Amino acid sequence: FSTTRPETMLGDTAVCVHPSDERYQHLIGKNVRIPLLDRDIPIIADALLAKKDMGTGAVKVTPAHDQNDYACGLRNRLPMINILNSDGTINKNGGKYSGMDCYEARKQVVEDMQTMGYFVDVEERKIDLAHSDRSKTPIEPYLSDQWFVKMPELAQAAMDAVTDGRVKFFPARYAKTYLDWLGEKRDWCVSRQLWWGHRIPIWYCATCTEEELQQVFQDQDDVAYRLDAETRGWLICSETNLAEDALGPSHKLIQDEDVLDTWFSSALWPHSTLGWPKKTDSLQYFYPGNVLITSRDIITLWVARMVLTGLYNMGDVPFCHVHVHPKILDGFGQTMSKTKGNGVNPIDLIDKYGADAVRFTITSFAGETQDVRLPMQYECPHCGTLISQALDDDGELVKPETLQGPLRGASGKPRMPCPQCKQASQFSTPQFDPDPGEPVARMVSERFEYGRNFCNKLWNASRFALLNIENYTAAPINRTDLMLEDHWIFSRLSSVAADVTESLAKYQFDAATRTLRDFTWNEFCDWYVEMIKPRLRDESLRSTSQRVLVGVLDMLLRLLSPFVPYITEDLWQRLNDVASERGLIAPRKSAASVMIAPWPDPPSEWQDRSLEVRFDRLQTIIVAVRNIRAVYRISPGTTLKLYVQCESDVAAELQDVAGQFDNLAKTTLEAAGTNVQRPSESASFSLDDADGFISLEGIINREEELTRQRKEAEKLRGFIAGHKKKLENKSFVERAPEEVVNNVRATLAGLQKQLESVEKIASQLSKD
RNA sequence: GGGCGGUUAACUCAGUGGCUAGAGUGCUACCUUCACACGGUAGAAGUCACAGGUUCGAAUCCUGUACCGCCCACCA
Repeated sequence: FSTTRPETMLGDTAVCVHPSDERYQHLIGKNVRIPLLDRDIPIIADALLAKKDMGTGAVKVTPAHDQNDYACGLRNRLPMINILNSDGTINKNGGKYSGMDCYEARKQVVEDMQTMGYFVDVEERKIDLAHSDRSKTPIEPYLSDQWFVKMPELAQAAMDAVTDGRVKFFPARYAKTYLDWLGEKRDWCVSRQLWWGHRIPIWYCATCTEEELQQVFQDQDDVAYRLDAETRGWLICSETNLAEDALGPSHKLIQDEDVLDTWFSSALWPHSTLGWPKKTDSLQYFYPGNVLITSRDIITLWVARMVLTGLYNMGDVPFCHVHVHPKILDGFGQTMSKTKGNGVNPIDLIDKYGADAVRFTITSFAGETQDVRLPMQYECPHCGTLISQALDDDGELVKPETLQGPLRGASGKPRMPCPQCKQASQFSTPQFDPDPGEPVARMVSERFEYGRNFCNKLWNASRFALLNIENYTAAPINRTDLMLEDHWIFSRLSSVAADVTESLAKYQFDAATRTLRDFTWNEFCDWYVEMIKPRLRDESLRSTSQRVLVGVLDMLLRLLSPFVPYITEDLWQRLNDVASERGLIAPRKSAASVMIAPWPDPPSEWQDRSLEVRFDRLQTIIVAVRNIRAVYRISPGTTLKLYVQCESDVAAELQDVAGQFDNLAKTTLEAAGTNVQRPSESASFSLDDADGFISLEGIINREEELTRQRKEAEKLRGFIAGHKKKLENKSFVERAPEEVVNNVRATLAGLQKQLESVEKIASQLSKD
């Protein structure tokens, strides 16, 4: 036979062949002798272990040192000889090898076999070998006594809790991981041979008698005892010290030296931290919890076990929801870990970007599927240069101190060199704390600028609001005093609050974060705040506008509070100082802290689709005018003149908001209506229900404008062709839902109208 | 070997069968205008990994392939 662990021959108790292997059939039942020990062992047949086409087809069986061999040993009632001590040396069963390290013995066995003439050949072979994560040494299995928890009933109860919905996973697919794993119902090995942890609650007593134990423990349901099969006498399972106290000093009790699997202890966390087994008020109030938030690799190790111990000890699940979040990987897609040294120090990030900025950014990562890559850099404390992390040829992260060769400080702690300023500094690492007073290269990542910039924006927009509400007075808001932008922000606020609430209920933190960022920045700041500036400067319009602004900001702060708690709390206090009574529906005394303010639930009737469409048109026109200004490089100080050709209802709507053209695009709306003519020498833009002209007398570059219009026409023709093709497709018109077909028709009509305008404008332009 | 994800702009990610596929960062041009340059305005940038299929219609659903990540099992 062949083996990669020759020393295990010392513990062999059989040689195994396949029952149908013709080469060896005649040998089954005979014995062979292990030459190293002169021990005879049988040749057995076992179809599950031996494979005819592997090597010689004969395999040695070491039941005490290999899992497959162990199973084979059980099947064939083989003796099991443990040849190892717990420190990896050969024990007394190893004969003359006893006392040697197993790797030493491995060499010696090969040598001895050669001397005796039984050695055939050595052959290179690649095998997967399990290594200890901590010591990086190969794992040598050996037979030992361990404590197990019997799982079938416990596992079934925990499975039932998920299948009947008492515990729900978000995202739901992770229920499969949980159920598949518990479904195996493997007994749980709970003992560990470590020096720390909960001691196993088992005591041994060599001097006790059964009568004594019976008498002492007859009323104790939670104490069990039995005669130990080995030589340690009675074995008593009880709460800590209970047995010792009850039996008194006449007996010497020895506690089992093993400790519990760390996950066994952790599994008790939801109830034991609340005082269990005492029936405390906390336990009563907080158990079961609402939600457990964790990483997917913890589902089997911890989540499943918390559910099963909770059900066993408390008779109820420990939590109703399990939210599984994505993992944050390093910039190279590898899991962050302390040993790899590719982790992130959150304190560095908080120092640099702020606590709210870090929280907001991380929240934006928390989607349902995609793990997040987070490329990190070191920031040189001397010159601010950002030093990117890199991988070496083996794919290992380059250690910072080796960027240009090792640099060590007075304390012996490594430093890293800066490639820019060449100065060295200690750096942030989980391996050691930097020396006090030493400049430290922090770990930073530009991705957190997302959160930092947002916090800055929120702060400044709120500062603007606070500066403009100094003479605020509380009063109900009169709906008839509201302008288009007010109705619009009400409508948007209602949709946004509903969206955020829904996303949070599904634990879709990334979606909630995006919705709030987009609303705050692109709608509230970019449009709403800009649009109300003139009103805030106008004595007669100021008060209503202030009340709406205060009400909107109030609601926004409440929505943002879970995402950026520090900034919103600070702003909330400032808002309370100037406007303690506020509200979009009716003014009310506001909560003392945003943390306890009610979650916003604005009426859904505020949502007004047609109003939002009108607002979109206004935005589109303003962007088109700004675009013309940019294309013609007209300075921001120059006032432009806008003429809009459109139906009278559209014209009326535009006249209503005429002030905004001046406010947002430094443009006067000169005329709007059906009879508006294109002024000569003007740049223009087309919407589906309006054409706009900016008079550019003396400035216009006819060729450039003509090119611009032709490009626009070309784009429109492309879209039109696409839409036409769809409608010409008979099956599309017949089979697609009516609404979809109608939408395409409507869009096509609009595009065609736009194209007509563009073509007309182009022809007029060439005649100017 | 089994399972679960992923592959969309230079980077990091959204996109839950039907708008011209989006955002942030970065990039280009202009602007220090009385909340904000950690900013504003405008703009450029995509063979939606690949190959088939289903469908009137696919980034989206199905099958397969390649690569990446994780969990579990196995390993003379």
